[in-house]
Amino acid sequence: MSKNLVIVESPAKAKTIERFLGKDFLVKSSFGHVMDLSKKDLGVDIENGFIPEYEVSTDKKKVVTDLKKLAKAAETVWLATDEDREGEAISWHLVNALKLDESKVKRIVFHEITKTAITEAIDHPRSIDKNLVNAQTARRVLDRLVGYELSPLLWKKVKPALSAGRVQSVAVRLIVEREDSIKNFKVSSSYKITAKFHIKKNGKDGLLWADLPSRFKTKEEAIAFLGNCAAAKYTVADIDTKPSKRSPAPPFTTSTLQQEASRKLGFSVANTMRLAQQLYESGLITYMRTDSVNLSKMALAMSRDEITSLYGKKYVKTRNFKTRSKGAQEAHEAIRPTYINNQNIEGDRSQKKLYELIWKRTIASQMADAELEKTNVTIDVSTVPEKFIAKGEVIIFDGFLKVYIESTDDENGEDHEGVLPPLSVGQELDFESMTATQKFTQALLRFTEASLVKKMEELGIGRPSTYAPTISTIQKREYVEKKNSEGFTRDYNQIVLKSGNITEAVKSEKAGFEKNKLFPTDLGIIVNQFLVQYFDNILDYNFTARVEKEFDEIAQGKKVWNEMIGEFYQPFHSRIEDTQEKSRKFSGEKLLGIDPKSGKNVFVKLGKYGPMVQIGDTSDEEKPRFAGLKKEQSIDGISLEEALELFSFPRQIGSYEDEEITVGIGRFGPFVRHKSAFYSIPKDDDPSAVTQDRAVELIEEKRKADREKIICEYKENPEVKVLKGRYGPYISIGKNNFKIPKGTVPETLSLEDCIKISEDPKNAPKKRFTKKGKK
DNA sequence: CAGTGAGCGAGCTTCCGCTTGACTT
Repeated sequence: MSKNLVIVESPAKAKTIERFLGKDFLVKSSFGHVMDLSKKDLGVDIENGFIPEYEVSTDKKKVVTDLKKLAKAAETVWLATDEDREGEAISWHLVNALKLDESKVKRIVFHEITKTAITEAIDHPRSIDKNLVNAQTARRVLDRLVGYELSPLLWKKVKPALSAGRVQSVAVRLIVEREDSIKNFKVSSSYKITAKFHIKKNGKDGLLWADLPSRFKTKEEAIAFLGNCAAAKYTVADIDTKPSKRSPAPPFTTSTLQQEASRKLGFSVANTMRLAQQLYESGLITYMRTDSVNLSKMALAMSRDEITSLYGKKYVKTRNFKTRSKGAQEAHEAIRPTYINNQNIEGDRSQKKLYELIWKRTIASQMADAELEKTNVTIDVSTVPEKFIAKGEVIIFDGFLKVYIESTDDENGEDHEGVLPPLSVGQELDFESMTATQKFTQALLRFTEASLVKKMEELGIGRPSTYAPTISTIQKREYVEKKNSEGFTRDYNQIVLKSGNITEAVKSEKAGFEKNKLFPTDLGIIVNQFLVQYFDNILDYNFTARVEKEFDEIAQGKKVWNEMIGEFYQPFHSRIEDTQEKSRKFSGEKLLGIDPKSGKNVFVKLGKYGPMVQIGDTSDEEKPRFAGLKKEQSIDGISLEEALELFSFPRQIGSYEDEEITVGIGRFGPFVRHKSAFYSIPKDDDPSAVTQDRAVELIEEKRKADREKIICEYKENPEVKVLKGRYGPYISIGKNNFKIPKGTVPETLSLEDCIKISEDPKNAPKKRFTKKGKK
């Protein structure tokens, strides 16, 4: 048995460290937190100073019993969890869960996984920092109180099974408000003037582009300006050349990796993290959940060597980057290749691409600045006071640009910056044409998953380990959905001056197309409206930053953690109770207008089964009429006409095989009903335009599909069938379905085989609402 | 699975941050 037991958080880390420490040390991992607040109820004793009720998490029972055994046998237990608030708490929880004798416990920390760093740490152990643990307790208790008191309020006032929390609710708010700002954006336009000149470039005919720095508000002004230029001479008045520099971006953190993988490779945040985890577990990259831009000394030395051997010494420039993000805890290194001399790796396509991205970013961060030369050429027009400017940029020394260029979120790039032809002051230019183009102002872009992470990081909400899960939570709760904005086409004016003539044209362009963007749903909008109205303090973008400051004070021993929680909780809880009593059910009800037929009010709101329209007040003697919205409609955007149209369902549209056909709109979208059977109407069909012929088509299509579904039928028992389903063949008996055991050919099944399979308990149909082994 | 939307009531849902697998309907 080993004399020394070292406990870290991650098993992959444990494996590496064990190699450095030799046979007297056994290195194991805790797999993250081992204790958490009781799941059943609040888990916090409000009456007695907010004492947390911690217990070993169900999925960590085995880890804890295993570690307990090993700890008992060891002389010294080294707690080597991360050096931050959460890591300190994990160590403290280990002491409690493993019932460790504090005299044989040593707390150590290291920021990089190298032999020197680890032996250094072993030489300088300390004890557990209780202040830091208290700060974590405060964080944990606050999040529990907020989440577990706000969520039930939503269940009562809006809809069951909803959720709210310090992080997710602010993330939703960002998306809702971005959508608002896009909806309320007032487009304006102006005219941009560009002139083109004939020029010789390297002996060949070429063009020189120059822009007018200011724009004209109206078409008339633009036309007038072009008219004034018709007979002008153009002369180079000034050439101004300035050297400039560009520096590389710091190495990747979780957030910047997610952003670049999204922009450059089109990966979702979850996908990026899954791939990074695989690379980490194969020992190819360092830890992927980090907020640090720091590289170890060893990494710096490796990249120096690599850059020198690939590009030469003058491309090397070692840098130490400082973190800019709020609340960074920097327990790890930046994300980098473990071995920087490995430019490529074995793996699948996506793994290779992500690795390559990490490699390039790391290498570039330690390379020389790029040296540029920027030139502004001022061009005089003989007939007007305005001057044109031609811009050029030349790379003198490429430096880090050789390997990596960081991308940006907005793709506005129609500038003509590049190499300018040789020009001299006083030179007269050969005019080709001048164009005035109508340009429109643009609303903010919607968030992508990755740009939302960027914003969250700026606000200091969420942590590297929670960015991806938070984004999936707000989508799972249906507050937000990821989709494309189709955009629209619009006309713009273009006026051209060429050979002394002015011509006008109307052209059209596509605008507003956005792919894979986050849109708020009706539910998200309503829940946000409710929370902002009653809990503006928690939904405040600075709430986290403020409490973080207090957590820091707790960590420094300047503040008592449960006093801080008490100060927060008293007013918060009374707001909860007030809202509970005073506010009515919150449905986001909106008055759309008056129904011309009945003269009654028409409302749109969120009902029990989703968005709906209501004609008449609930308090009226006559009951109101209701109709659900179509899937593509929203509370936010529906018009009175569209709302009234929904009341034309269900309606008869003809008959077939001597039975009526009706069209209706149900919970699962529009449908055709015939002989008590239902046929769903595809998304691109307008239900109000479905005719008898189209309905018959749909009925026949479905019948044909059903016929093809049947693999085996049995005359002796028509209840039993072998069918082809979405997930492959299965046996259907009455209302129950059974899967077919592996290795059986469905076509060969006899009635007896089917019965036998159905009676096997291991094929029994699953209950619909089973909870999977919850963590 | 598809005629609901009021109200009753049982029993359920929920937070954030650390970590990795288990599973397919």
